[in-house]
Amino acid sequence: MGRATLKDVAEAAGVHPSTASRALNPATRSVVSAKTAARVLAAAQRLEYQPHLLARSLRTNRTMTVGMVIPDVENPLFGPIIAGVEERLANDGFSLLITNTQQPSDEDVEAVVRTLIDRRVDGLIMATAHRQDPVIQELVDESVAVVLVNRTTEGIPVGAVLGDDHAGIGLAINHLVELGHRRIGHVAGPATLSTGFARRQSFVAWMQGAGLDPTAIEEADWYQVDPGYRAASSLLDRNPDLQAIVAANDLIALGCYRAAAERGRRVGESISITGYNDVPFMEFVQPALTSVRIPYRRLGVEAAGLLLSVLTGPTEDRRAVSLRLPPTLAVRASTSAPG
Amino acid sequence: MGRATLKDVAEAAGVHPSTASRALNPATRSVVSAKTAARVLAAAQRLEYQPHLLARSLRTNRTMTVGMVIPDVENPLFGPIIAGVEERLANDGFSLLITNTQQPSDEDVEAVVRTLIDRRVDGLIMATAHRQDPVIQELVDESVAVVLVNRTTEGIPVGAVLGDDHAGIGLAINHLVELGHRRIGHVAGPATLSTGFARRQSFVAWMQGAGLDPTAIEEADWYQVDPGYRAASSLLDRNPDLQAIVAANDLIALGCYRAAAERGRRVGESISITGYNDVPFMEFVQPALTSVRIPYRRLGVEAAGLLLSVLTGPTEDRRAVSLRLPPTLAVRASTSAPG
DNA sequence: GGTCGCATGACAAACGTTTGCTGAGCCGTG
DNA sequence: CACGGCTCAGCAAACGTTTGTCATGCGACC
Repeated sequence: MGRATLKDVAEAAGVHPSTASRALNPATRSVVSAKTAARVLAAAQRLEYQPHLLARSLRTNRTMTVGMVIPDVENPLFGPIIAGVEERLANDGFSLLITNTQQPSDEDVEAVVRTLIDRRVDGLIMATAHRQDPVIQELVDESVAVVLVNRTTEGIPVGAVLGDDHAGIGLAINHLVELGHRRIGHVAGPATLSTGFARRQSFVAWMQGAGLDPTAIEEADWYQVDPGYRAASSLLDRNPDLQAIVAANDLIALGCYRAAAERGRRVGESISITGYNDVPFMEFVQPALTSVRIPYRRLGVEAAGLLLSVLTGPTEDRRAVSLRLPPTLAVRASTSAPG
Repeated sequence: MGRATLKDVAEAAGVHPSTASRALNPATRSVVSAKTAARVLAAAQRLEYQPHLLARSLRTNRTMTVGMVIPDVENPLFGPIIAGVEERLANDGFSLLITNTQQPSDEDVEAVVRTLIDRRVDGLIMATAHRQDPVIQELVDESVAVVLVNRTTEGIPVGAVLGDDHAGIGLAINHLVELGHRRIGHVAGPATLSTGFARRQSFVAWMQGAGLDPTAIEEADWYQVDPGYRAASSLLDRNPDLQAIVAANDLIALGCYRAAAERGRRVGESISITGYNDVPFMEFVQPALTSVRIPYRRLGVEAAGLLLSVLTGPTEDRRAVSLRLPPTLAVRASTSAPG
């Protein structure tokens, strides 16, 4: 293992450790003669020298590590995001410290953020944002480098990389309208999350834009099947003549399936349903779910890139840049022209 | 933030830094008088002292960090495992450094392992094991603390926490036999992975134990839908009278669905199919998939626990303990009594 | 009352880097 | 020939801890 130390290399090359350090660092190599540099490099190679990153970090105050906070690793959504972040970071020599928090309360998030900061991460990528989020406010106040991903928060100048919810809902509604639907409802996600809130607002906007009645809305209190089922049930009971439902995410859509089935509506035939996110396996559910697909991996890549630009870029160019990536629509069997 | 240093605390309490250090560390606190200890603790609290973990690690040679190597974060399998590992580690004050490797070759794994070791992780949890795995061999040779999870390797004394594949396949076969099936086939996973290999062996063993012909086997070269589809196709073509298929994992099972449908067999009616892993959404596919459920979260918890016991336990009690956790069977609509 | 021992806390070294400063040597120029 | 400047490399401090060793002072025992 990396047992050889810088001092060893220096001795082997017959120079002072500081000289070895400069020779090894490409940025400072020019200050050392080509001959000694070569000698040091050779020695380092021969001894299989690996710098002690902790010692370096202690000295330089940079750990080349970023922390990521995930609200729920088990949600398949985050796999691709993590993969994207990881890939982009690795590319710049950074590592990723991931922490999960089941059903995170603000205190939980606060706690894991503390452990990350204690570990001296250079920056933070947060996937846990709420529309009102004191933890993120605090981070920004303490001016730690932070970028949000997938969800955002309100009234705080902070970078974020998101899916374009407005465009996404537009895709779903336009698709349904083109199929000939007019009476379209919405099962919204939690209004405390930027995604739930934005998708709902966009639903209303697009419906009005199409000259349709946007009032058939019910909110699921969580992005899960059961809450989706309950919300869809009351939505359908209040609006029995609904031709289609735009669900705020795929799990909610599956809840809609059940509610529809219970009421004798055949999904994809006598009622159309769209999902959101297009998580894996949605092509295998019955009927296959038409869903708005978000480029999650790219979300991760861009979020990492944004953070890196803050970290390595010119100081205080920390404008709160936000990126919205365009979704696409995966059309499947759950949507069809109205009978 | 944690700007106060130990020296600051010491000064505030009117003692030497070393005394402050001992007072702050519960293990050494006894060596300091109760009065000074109290004074130091108060000062620390007042200054919001947070120890500099890097400095500590540099001195103590322990980072309280473990690294985890995942072959593919996007596979929903690993979510629960990661969550379990994280939970158990956090419980002991450890953090988790996760690295992903898309379709890992040995070199890729080697590379990410290097970055983890460079970051001085105290131990490693590997989910990437192959039956023949030079990387793991190397780690063991260099006596770094490592525990395998989900998959294992052969001929290397190393701890591992696995699902009990033999029991799992037994559950599937017994279920099918009890339903009345006799002509049962197997679509195996890659023989280079311990899971693929073990499940196949267990299939043969259980079939023979039940007095049935165990020769209808085809191997999918990867745990994915398409390879599963191809293998199932040729399996069904070679054995048109098969009544049931035991698939080596859920994705392969979905491939079997397609192959069966193409041949006019209705899954859950004229042919029964079982999956393995019971990843999310298998209850929503059509027909809902009967699948062997593995306690993945517990796999993670136990793996972390095993590693921790190696790390904090008595030195050189590093017997290569292996744990096999018992699966259960989620019976759904894809299996039924033969026509 | 003297010596021993123990409890307490200070001192300093060490972990492995990076980096500002200093100084030696050399070459060229006036 | 002297001096200025430039290139190169060494010295030492610093990052914030932990911990072995040592000095001090006190009480207790004989």
